[in-house]
Amino acid sequence: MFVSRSQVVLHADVDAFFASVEQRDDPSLRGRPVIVGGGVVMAASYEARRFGVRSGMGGSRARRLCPQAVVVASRFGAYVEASRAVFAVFERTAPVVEAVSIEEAFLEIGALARTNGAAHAIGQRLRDEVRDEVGLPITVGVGRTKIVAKMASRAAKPDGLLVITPAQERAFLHPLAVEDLWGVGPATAKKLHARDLRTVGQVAQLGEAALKQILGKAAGRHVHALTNAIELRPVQPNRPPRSFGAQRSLGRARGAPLSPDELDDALARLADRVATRMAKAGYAGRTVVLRLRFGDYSRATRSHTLPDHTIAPEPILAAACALAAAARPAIERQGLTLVGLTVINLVDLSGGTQLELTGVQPPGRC
DNA sequence: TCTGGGGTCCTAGGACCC
DNA sequence: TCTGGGGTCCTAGGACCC
Repeated sequence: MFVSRSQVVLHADVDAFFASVEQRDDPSLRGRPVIVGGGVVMAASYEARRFGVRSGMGGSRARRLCPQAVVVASRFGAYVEASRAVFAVFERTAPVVEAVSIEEAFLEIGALARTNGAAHAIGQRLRDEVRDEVGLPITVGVGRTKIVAKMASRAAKPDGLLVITPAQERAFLHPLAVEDLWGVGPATAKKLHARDLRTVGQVAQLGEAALKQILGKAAGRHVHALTNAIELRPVQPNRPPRSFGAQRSLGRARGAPLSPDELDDALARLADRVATRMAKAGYAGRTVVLRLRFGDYSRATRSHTLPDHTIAPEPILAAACALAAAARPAIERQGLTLVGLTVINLVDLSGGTQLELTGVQPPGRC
């Protein structure tokens, strides 16, 4: 039974979001394996996942695994619109909603769900409303903390509902493999495996101090909290963005090396995209980060902090060009496969912040 | 798993200041 | 001239998420 006045968390996650929107909008796709995105799989319907297709996978590999799949181009506008409709349901279901991504959120329902039955009913109603009003399948997990709710929805996918009561927490979490935990990736799993720690239960036995020894201060604290279902960051409304970025992959590593002109061209487009999105959202930024990925998949970042915040593409581009020029030897040596531009150190312009925005220079290139 | 595009948070060293 | 401890900013890299 959930205790009154305590947090109760609902995690809601649209199933195979992009693919489900495509199936909703084109009835001929329903019940069939659908892959969104040709070059790289951006989403795969559950019918396609049955053949081993996963998002992030190369398109050729995906088509080999599932030749009968229908491959459709992504329609980002449609996904944004669907997301708005889904979040409208979230917002009227719970007083506090924390978005995790375009298709997924935590909802704090502690004030409404004092009993297991009430928690279950809220989850079911949310599922029904999203299906009826938006036409999309959604899975809901409910628990005392975010990690429990998240793992519950994962276990209930697709199109399911699972409530884990506090009394069930241990039995639910402890048998899981540690790498299946949300927040434990390959690097952390490797360190734990090296000490023969394989399940959540085994890691939960360890004290926080021992975990900090193994993983470092923050990661140790984090994993200790995850495995013991301790809430470090309760559900909270979303905070302002911390960065705006854009990137472009440049195709095959061993293809013709990128000419300085082509790189300049790519940077100009990226600077423009980032500046436009920042301006639209009402933010100015001060630190420009250039991201590079080389032919051997090694990566590098170079950053430069401008004297003032800016919202214009020109100073962003100028900084990026200078950073790229300095990185030129490495680029020529190793070949470039990806270039990205991220602007951090943001200030919110809508909050009445008065800025002297710098950088009105002739537009264009490096 | 041979890698798309968008993010968040943490760490650690050096510069610089008091 | 040598020196301590503490704080903030900047830069670079790493881990993780959808």
